[in-house]
This record gives sequence, C-alpha cells and structure tokens, in this order.
Amino acid sequence: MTYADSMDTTAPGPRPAPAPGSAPRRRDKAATRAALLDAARLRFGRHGYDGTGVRDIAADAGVDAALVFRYFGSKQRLYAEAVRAEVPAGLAADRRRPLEEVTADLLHDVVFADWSAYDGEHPLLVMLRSSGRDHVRAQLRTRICDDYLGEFARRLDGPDAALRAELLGALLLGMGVMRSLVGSPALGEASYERTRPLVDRLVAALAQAEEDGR
Amino acid sequence: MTYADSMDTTAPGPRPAPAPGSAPRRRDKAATRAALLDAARLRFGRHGYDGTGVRDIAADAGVDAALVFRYFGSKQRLYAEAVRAEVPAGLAADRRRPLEEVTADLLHDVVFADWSAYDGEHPLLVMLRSSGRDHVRAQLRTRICDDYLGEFARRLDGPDAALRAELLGALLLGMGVMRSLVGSPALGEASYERTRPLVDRLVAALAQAEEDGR
DNA sequence: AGCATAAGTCATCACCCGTTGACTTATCTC
DNA sequence: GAGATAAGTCAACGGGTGATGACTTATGCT
Repeated sequence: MTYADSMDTTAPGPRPAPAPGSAPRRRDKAATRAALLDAARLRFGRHGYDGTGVRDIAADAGVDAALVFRYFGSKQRLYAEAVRAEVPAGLAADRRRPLEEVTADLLHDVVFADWSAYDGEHPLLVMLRSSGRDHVRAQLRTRICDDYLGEFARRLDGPDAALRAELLGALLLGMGVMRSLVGSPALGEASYERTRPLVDRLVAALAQAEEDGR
Repeated sequence: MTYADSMDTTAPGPRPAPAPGSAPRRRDKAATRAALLDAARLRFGRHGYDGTGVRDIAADAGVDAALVFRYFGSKQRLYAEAVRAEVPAGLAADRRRPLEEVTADLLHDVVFADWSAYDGEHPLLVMLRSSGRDHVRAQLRTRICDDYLGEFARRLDGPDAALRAELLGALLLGMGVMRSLVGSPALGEASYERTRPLVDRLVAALAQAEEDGR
C-alpha cells in the first residue's frame, strides 16, 4: 500500500498533501542535495564519521540512500563537503588589526557562535571527533594551521611567536572542546560577555614578548 | 604445517622457542589479558572506537578475538578499561600546593609525558576522538570534571573561580590536542622547558582574582 | 602417567555497512 | 495529451561487525 490509495487517484489540486507529516516533497535536485547536507551535518556532528551511516542521513532527509552517491559520489566526499565551513572574514582581511580585537572576534564568532546546524559544535570540533580517519586528520590540520595559527603568529613578535600563537590556538580550541564536547559546567553556561575579560587577560599575557628571560 | 614439526617433538628445555617471530606464547591468562589491553590502547588510540575491530586487537595480541569477550565481556568494557589512566598523584594529595606548581606538574606529567603506550596520546585525548559514543562522552566528562577541574577551582578564589579553572583546563586540553591530534608545528616540537615559562605567565594571569571589574 | 581444568580456537550467527545498477515515477516541454 | 528526461526508489552485492557456544589443546596437580 502506498501513501495515497483507495482515494480517488485523480489529484485534485496542486498537491493533496497525502499525509501531513510525510509530504513526498516536490522533486527538486538542489533542495534534496541541501537537505542531505543539513542532515549530514547533524548526524556527523553528533555521532562522528564512523558512527553515522548513509542510510541514517538519507532517512533524515527523507530520501533514499542511493541519492547520496548520485549527488556526492561517496560518503567521504559528502563528509568533506558537510564539514566545510568558511573561516570568518576579517581575520585575514586587515592585517593591521591587533591581536586583542581579532581574538575577541573569534571568541564571539567561533567559540560562542550558534553552531546548531552542526549539532552545536563548530565543524573543526566535529572533525576532531572523527580524526581517527587519516583524511579527516589531514583536513583538520591544514585548516587550523593555515586559517588560524598563521594569522595569530603574524600579529605576534619575538623568537617564539609561533609557539605563543599556538598556545592561543590551544586555548580557543580547548574552550570549544570544553563547551560542547565535554560539556563542562561553567564554560558551558558562561556567556561571551562574562568570558571575554578573562580571555583578554590571557591574550595580554601572551602578547608581551620575551621579557622575563627564559 | 604447524609451528614445530619434523623436529624431535620431545621438548628439551623450558621452551624451545619454535619460531622466533611467532612464538605461541605459553598459555597465561594474565599475560594475555595484558597483551590485549596493550594492543587495545594502541588501536583505540590510533583509530578510535568505531575504527577499531576486536579482530584487529586480538590479532595484534596474537590470540583469537573470542578471548576479548571471555576476558572483558564486550568491546565496550575493553575500551573502558583500556583508556583508564590514573590521574597523577600529587594533584589531589596536598591541597596546600599552589596552582602554579600543580599546573607545572600537570604540564610535565600529562601534556608532555610519554604516552606511546596509547599511540602518543593521553587517554583523555583518545577518548575525545571517540566521543561520538555516549558512553565515551560520559566517561570523558566525569573524568575531566572530577579529576582536574575541581582541583583547579579549589586553588582559585573569587566569584568566577570555576570559570577560570575551566579556562585553565581548556588551555591544557587544547595543548594536548594541538600537540598530538592536530600535530601543529611549534607545539609539537616544543619542549617542556621552553613551554613552561609561557604557561606560567598564563596561569599567573588567571590566578589573580577579579580586580579590573567586569 | 593420567586426568581435570582452564586457555585458546573455530565456525557461525544475525546484522549493518558502503556502493551499484536497473527500475519506477514525477515533472517539464512540445 | 504524448514523450523525453531527470529525480527518486528498490533490491541486492560482498564484506565486515560484535557476539556466542561448542570444540580442541596445553598446563599443572596428584
């Protein structure tokens, strides 16, 4: 038995909406592709690469699993496209902006932003969870190093600028992990406004170059 | 053909070591259990929970996969036991030790310690990679909160002591992620001695309670 | 030496995985 | 309305999964 039998099969209007909850959705390649991507983001975000099956994603999107391969080629390519997130503009844009401003922006736009499309986690954290796969690990590494650490180091000076840049990266990354992955009590509930002065203090401590010797 | 045929089968000594690379290993429950745990740590460390099969672990240990279930009950319980790592003594021991000392010890004994038994990563980072599973996530959360964050907060004062404690935890955790999981260039190569003064500076910035208002 | 017991193996189950190709059906154009 | 084309479905494949229970074999005791 299909969704609409025993009624008169002559469709009366534009669409009779056979069942309220399971409208078959007008056939639309682009919309279906987007729905698959949205579902993939949520599933991969919550359960990781290995914990997510293409059948789960397709079911969430309301289509057959075969469409994943028709539209994306493979599960791996769907994953790569799903976790692709644009680095916030304004980081690399103006090289003159001081580190304090850039960090505050990142805190607001990355750590404390709304990533509910990825089940509450930034795509980088989502990838962290699936870093057992080599292709994920490689993507993660280049993303962090190229998009963020380089911009930090450029705004620091001194012989160990790279190291201090990575400490700043570690702090922000760790905050993200604490908030979403670990779900720690204080950071999980804290607001951007309450956290920012503390982070500012830490950035200031990192910004001053070598002064107290080794 | 078995491992030792055509030779005189009367074993001369304690063990003739039939083949150098594939000694059948004297039957020893405890030793086999330990070998399974070691192999599990490496496998889970490198490939995560879902990316590791019980057959892989058993093959590394040189035994049949069925023994995993005989000795541990399930893959999940083997995992739980494999990633169990003792929190370094001396953290909770003397409550009088100041935060600076405790942090330096943690930096040395956790972040920069030799975790080659877990494929180079602290068990908490190993768990991070498999946090798509709810039982891993729960274990990770209680471990971090109970073993570390509480000890940090105890040594801080002020209204937002918990928040500052979690920022310190985020820094250390992030450093671990950077070093092993991301493999960032500077932190990955840096030594404990070179990193410590920078971390000390950050801890000092966190230790001072609210002074500059909100 | 012989036997009881435990250590280890083997075959197997039921299920889920990513992927493929052939099939069906809705939508758009003339 | 008929036909073409693309969107979506279906069934199946080969292989890997965790887990189970019956079987074999080495070890230690008497």
